[in-house]
Amino acid sequence: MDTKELGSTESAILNSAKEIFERKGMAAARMQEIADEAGINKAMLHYYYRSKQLLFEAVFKSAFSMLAPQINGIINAETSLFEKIINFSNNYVLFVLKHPYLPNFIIQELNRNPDFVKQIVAEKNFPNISKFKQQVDEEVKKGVIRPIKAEQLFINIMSLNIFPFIGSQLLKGLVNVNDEAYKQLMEERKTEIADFIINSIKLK
Amino acid sequence: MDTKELGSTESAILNSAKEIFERKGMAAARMQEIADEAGINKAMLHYYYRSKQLLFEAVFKSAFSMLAPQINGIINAETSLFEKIINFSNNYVLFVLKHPYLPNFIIQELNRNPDFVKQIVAEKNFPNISKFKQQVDEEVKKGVIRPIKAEQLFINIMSLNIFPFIGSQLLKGLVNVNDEAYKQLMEERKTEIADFIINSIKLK
DNA sequence: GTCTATAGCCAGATAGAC
DNA sequence: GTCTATCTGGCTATAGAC
Repeated sequence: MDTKELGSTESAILNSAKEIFERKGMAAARMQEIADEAGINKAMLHYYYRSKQLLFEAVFKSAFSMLAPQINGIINAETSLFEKIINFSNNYVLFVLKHPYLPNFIIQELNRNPDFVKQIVAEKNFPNISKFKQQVDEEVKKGVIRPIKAEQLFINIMSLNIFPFIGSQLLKGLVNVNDEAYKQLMEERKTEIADFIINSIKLK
Repeated sequence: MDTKELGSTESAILNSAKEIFERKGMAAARMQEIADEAGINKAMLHYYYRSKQLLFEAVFKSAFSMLAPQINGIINAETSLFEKIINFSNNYVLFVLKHPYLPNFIIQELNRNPDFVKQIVAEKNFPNISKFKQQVDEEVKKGVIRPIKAEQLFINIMSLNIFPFIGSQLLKGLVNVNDEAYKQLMEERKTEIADFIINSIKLK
């Protein structure tokens, strides 16, 4: 856990804050609800984090630090391109089952505050696709995959993995399935996504 | 325009409300800001729409009624499967350039209030993929495309089209490009997406 | 460190003049 | 229909006892 250095009250606050902020977003989250969830008094939130804004920032950084390794996994691993695609698609589904609201939270708050991106990009451990790009370009040159821009392939991989969770309510309505059937579709995607991508780019 | 039956004040309110709600979401939107944007007094918002909640619902329904035809276009057109994919991917980019915040707004508010979905699915004109599904199944049987579940293909199409706009801030950071270069990537996707999908499913 | 009580502000909603 | 002024409630934040 990334909260292991904090006292029990402080980590209870951070955990509750994560839950509420990720589910409701900064604007709709209530300090009172976070306090209730943590089973402590509202004043304690201010004692440890001074303000809602600072608590939010702590939560955001913590959330981003959980997502970043997932993305770095695909980009910087010492594996073949196809293996990266297979592993990422397989692992991402498992990750989201554990943290269902996390990716949406990050995307929302980045959209609401684009300047955030610049701060975060500058930080250590921010994922960078340059290595992935190099690998894609090589595979194209070798004739293993058809010509495609690494940026577009990367965007496709992210889209196919992330969107089905973020847009789950919309997609459930459109595909007209209940929660259980939708969950089953997501389960299938652990392999479906990689198949779909590799079928598209692999030269026979 | 879907506001053509409204008086000029009422339509000014609805247009401003759309802009503010879509950009900030229900929780962060301010009635005062909507009034300012419309160039009228805050009291008028309540005169015409009674409450923030009712104004929000009017905006949401209006927004959804703009998105639904875009989706119906791919599903119910009398064209071949490949043509549907090509047209949708091409048109969707143009649609989002006109309404940049709309898809994200709909997805967010559906997530915050899942019961909304049930109400909306029940309404007239709610897109339904049964025809698309039938078409996919036929093409699989005829050997035009490889075996794939229509639901998964549909989710893939939606993901590849919608996510790059919703996740634009995150993707800009990860791909490490500025606004101008990212816009260029989106421009390329008008054809890139359909190529990517058709390459994946078409049997040679 | 943890609580209760409350200050202070801000936003949604309404009253009432015109 | 449109405005100004104001009420009311809720939320962040702090003061102060323990």
